[in-house]
Amino acid sequence: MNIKDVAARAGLPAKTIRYYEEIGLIRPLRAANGYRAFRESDLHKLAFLGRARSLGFTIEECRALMALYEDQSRASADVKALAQSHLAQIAAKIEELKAMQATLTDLVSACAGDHRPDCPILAGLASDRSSGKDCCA
Amino acid sequence: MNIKDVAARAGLPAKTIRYYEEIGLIRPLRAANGYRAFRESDLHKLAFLGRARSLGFTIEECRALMALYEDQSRASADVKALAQSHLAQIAAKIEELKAMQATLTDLVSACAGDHRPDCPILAGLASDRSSGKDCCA
DNA sequence: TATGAGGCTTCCCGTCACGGGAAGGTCAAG
DNA sequence: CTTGACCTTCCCGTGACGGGAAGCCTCATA
Repeated sequence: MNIKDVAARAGLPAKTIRYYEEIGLIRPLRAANGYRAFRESDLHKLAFLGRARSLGFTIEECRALMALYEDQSRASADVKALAQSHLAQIAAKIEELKAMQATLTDLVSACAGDHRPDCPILAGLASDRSSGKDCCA
Repeated sequence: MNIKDVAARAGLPAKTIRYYEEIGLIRPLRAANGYRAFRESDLHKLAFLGRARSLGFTIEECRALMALYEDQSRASADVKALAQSHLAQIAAKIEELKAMQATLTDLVSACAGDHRPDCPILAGLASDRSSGKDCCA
């Protein structure tokens, strides 16, 4: 299988696949002409990586997940710990965004949004009322 | 005022302040010895920028906000539009994260997390059941 | 006056996960 | 034989800075 086929089947751009090889996440064979020759197992790994990435795991977390996946003697507790740590980060990010959302929604709702220059949004940004750095970790 | 003082007062790292000058967000004066000489107005702008950044506005959005802030003939509608567009992006990001959170929570709750190698999390990542790229925009 | 500690400056590389695009080799069809 | 679609490597760019080196400047103290 050449790269375009795996790309289509794994749902990943060819560039991404080359990058994953470069950083050692996959090790496809090489044909005589220098083309990458992907096995089914490579495709499988790429699909695994694509799904892990789409769940927000970083590349290094994906590397750890792959290692666990290939380690027949792994403990599921290790996987669960990794996933839970990632879940905590997702939750933290959501909270951060919600705080921004709340502050900004307040400012926006106070703004007439007409042709006049008076704007509570700019005033809020300029004078630090209930906005600003205390809202975010 | 030297850079360390503004940094402390604006709540921004000195590196960030130099960066903001480099990209033209602020234009502090220079003393005879080459040091940056910040006015109160520079400090004010930096505080404005810090608050806008903490609300998740990108640098370019901050640049636009600053321009509006300094434009006495602005229409508040322009500011409101910018803020609302940003709010929409925040909301989208939150939804994306929530989708990840839901999928991953399912997988985690299905995992025993003991010393055995059986792990629904890895199985889910490997076989695309209710996870994967269809969950996210 | 020397010296040492702490400012300040510029400059350059590293981050993270790729994307864009150039220059050039390869393959299958007409 | 040519054309066009592949494939390869290589290098630069992203966003918003952080780290650290090399080299001035300044002030206080011995």
